[in-house]
Amino acid sequence: MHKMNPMIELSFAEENYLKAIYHLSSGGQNMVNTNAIAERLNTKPASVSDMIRKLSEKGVITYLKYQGVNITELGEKRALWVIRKHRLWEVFLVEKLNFHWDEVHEIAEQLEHIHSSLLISRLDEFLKYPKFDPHGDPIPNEEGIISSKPRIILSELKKGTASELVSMKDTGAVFLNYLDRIGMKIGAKITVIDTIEFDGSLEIKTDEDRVLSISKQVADNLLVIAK
Amino acid sequence: MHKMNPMIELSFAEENYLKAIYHLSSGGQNMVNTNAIAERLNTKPASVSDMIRKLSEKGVITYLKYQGVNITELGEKRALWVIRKHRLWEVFLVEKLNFHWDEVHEIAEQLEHIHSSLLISRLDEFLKYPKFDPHGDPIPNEEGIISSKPRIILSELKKGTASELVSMKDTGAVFLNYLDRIGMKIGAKITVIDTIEFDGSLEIKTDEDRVLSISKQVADNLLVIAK
DNA sequence: ATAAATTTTTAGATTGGCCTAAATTTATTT
DNA sequence: AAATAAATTTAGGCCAATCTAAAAATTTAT
Ligand SMILES: [Mn+2]
Ligand SMILES: [Mn+2]
Ligand SMILES: [Mn+2]
Ligand SMILES: [Mn+2]
Repeated sequence: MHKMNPMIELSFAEENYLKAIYHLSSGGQNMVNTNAIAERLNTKPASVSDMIRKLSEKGVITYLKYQGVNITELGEKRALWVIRKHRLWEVFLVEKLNFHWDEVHEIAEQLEHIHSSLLISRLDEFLKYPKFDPHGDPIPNEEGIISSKPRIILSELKKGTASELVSMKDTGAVFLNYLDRIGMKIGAKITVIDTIEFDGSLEIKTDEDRVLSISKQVADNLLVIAK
Repeated sequence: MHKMNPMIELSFAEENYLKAIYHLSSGGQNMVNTNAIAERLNTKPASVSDMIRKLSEKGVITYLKYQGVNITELGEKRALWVIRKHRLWEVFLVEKLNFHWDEVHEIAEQLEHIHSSLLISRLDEFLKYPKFDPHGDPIPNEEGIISSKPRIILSELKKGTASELVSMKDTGAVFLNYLDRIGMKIGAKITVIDTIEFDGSLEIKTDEDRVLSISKQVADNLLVIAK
């Protein structure tokens, strides 16, 4: 059955602030400062000050003047709801409409604000309940719970441990093209064979026991889940 | 290949006004008056006066004070583009996400404002280039051309002419439930056998030579295309 | 043709979301 | 512990989209 969702009214702008604050606080852990929010949203610190006053009145964040912002339970729930919608739409665009993973973000930024929880549960069903979006980021469930193992950057993976590629930090076209070229894609199995002291580059073994060498810079942008 | 679409910037509100004006003018034919727009959009005439000034400055409508509004070529094109998006999304919701036709309008009202012509051409392809939306309304093509035969109300169909049910005027749940009950749905073949003078009711023959009688009120709400 | 009713526009206010410039608070140097 | 720098808030303003109340134009009725 479908769940009633007595959501607080938030504008597009407010939802975007909340999402930015959620991400900047690494999921509600650290405090977030005004300038960081302004930079992330391409606005001015003065606008942020205005908005965080409003958001704290609505109970989705708390803040002490000059001390920074913390997201509340309610706010985190809402941020995760928006993130869920964003990522499900991204899956739809890639899986059903044949978009490439580097083309979907802007459209998902719009679609994430469509209001209808029934729509999203139907979309989730249609997509067969995906756990990750096309960039490897986990999709929160209806309760806003992310039930996937933590992702780590490949350069921090212990030598010899098998892992699966789930996400990239750099999602620019240049990097993604390079990955395409070396045949590296989401879901690839990766084991680190050796680490080269000199430049931090890695020797890795991938899917069909293919061995290749990647630079530290590349390894720093690949997110894996240890198996 | 994908077509460049150098669209004028319009807000959600402006797009909704334009769509209302298009519909109220029956596709750009008659002039539209301020009060009608206000009523349709649940706003006040004063707000409409403001907005039509702005829209005429943007070149999507023309108007003379106190005389009413006419939509321009540019405005009609844009209205049809929004209508195209609305109806394609409605098809998606019904065909792919298993919504019922009477549940999709509100969601499509939101989705119709998503900006991306690539998204819409991909969606169109995914849906196999549908010609009608779930309510039987025709879907304009990328150029804004509606290439389907005119729809007429069943009570105006000549006796003996075969037709196909393509749309309902009343899309309320009560009426749609009634149609479900008498087994009448989009695509049904209908021929008028006889018209009863007394109350305007019709004897009609439907798909498998089933004969039934419907009131004038029902016939006035069924839109058909003569074959 | 005047009066009355209706429609439409203008005037003035409000709210949301943004801005710049200036003031204030906190953090970092010296 | 001052002085300086950086971050943050406040003050004041702008634009979009709405509203109510009042004025003006048009239409309809007498
Ligand atoms: Mn994204
Ligand atoms: Mn993503
Ligand atoms: Mn609709
Ligand atoms: Mn429709």
